[in-house]
Amino acid sequence: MQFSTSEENHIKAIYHLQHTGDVVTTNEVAGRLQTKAASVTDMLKKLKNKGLLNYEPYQGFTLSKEGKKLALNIVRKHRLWEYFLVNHLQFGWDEVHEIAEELEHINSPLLIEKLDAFLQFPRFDPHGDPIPDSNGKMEISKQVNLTDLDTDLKAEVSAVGSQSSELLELLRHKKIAIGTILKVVKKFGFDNSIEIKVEKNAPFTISQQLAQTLFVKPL
Amino acid sequence: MQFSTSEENHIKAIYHLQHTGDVVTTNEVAGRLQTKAASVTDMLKKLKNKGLLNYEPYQGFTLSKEGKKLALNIVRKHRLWEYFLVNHLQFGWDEVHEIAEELEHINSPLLIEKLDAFLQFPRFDPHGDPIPDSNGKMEISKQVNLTDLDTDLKAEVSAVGSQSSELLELLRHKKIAIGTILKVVKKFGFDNSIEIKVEKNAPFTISQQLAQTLFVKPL
DNA sequence: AAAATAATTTAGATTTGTCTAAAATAATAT
DNA sequence: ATATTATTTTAGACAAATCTAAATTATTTT
Repeated sequence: MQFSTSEENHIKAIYHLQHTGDVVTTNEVAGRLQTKAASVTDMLKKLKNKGLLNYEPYQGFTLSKEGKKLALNIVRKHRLWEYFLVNHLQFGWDEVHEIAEELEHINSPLLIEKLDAFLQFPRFDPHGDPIPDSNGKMEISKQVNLTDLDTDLKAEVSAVGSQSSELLELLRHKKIAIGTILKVVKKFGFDNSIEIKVEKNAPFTISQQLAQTLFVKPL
Repeated sequence: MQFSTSEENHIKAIYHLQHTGDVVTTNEVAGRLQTKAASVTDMLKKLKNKGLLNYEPYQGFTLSKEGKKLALNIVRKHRLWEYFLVNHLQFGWDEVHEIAEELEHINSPLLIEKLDAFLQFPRFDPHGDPIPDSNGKMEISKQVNLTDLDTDLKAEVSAVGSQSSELLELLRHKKIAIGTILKVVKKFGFDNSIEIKVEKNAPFTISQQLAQTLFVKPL
């Protein structure tokens, strides 16, 4: 079955809202999509009819199995495109959301398969969020951007936001790789640089730009 | 100004129809877009109001300056995406049209600039059609695919449909490059291979796959 | 040049997605 | 437990994009 952009946006909003708090409410969706509660109700009825939603009036709602599958596919497309935009088109990771919001509605399973292969099956997008595979499966453990890691918390480097040769050279020089255990010693507000300590070595400082491309899993 | 997908599709159809025959008619557009003449008339009025069309009822119509600019931008996006799909995602050149029809409506000038740079500013798409630059300028001389070149007609190799290292290796080995003068000696229907003659050398045969990636300008 | 045919436009309807205002239901406070 | 407040749904309207059928204009034929 085929879905409109608006239907897809509602499904995606419900998916994200379901993650925090179990049952989703009309107002939550309206808030997220910058629309009115009445419009959401209209859409809920349609989505229920299409089998994407468990919905009884006034009772809140959740995605059905089919709805979840659709949501994961949209999320997959969104995150793959973000990965492409950042790692191949040289966008900053903070500039890609809007564009991915459009690209995620392009409807071609083959395109997404081939894009996934071209990108070499990345498992995390540039924000550190996991990318569902074609069956909707994805890594559970949420990684966080190094800039968001609390001070003194040990964490393991789990992904880098780009594959550029300049970045890889820098990481090699600093002896940072996937699997490296580190912690943040201090954050400097002036330039958002961060002092980190890798294993038992002496602490050193890295720039905001570098920290932003590193993702870690708190241990 | 922003335009709907439907508006853009009408503008693009009119652009293409204008190329053959000067003034465009309602029925032509309806035929091309698989819609009804009445629907086209409705759209014509809207496009005229937006300044994209020179249109008087019953008199046919043409694109205004603004309309032409918009059309060229859509064509540019379409062809850049086709180039990407064929040369980076390994699509066949005959599989990409539908997908590019969707991608061409993504609205982000920066995306297209960056895509263009990533592709290294290609001047022809995988079908041999010229790609307008950001000012709408493009090569005039239409190149043709080598598979479509008439026998015994001298032509100059003007573009290759892909930049893959395997292809470049093969071309180096066969001593074919941009600027090479050649002619088709014979076409073999069995496997669509083609016998060509490069300058004064002995003729040799190339596969259909290779011929399809080569574009030439008849001299 | 009048009649017949073809093309185009208009009028009015339909679908999708949205809205406002009012009604119905649920949650909260006293 | 009832009144008040908040949330959700319904009813009815609107804009965009399309359609069918009828009316209008242009073109072609004789």
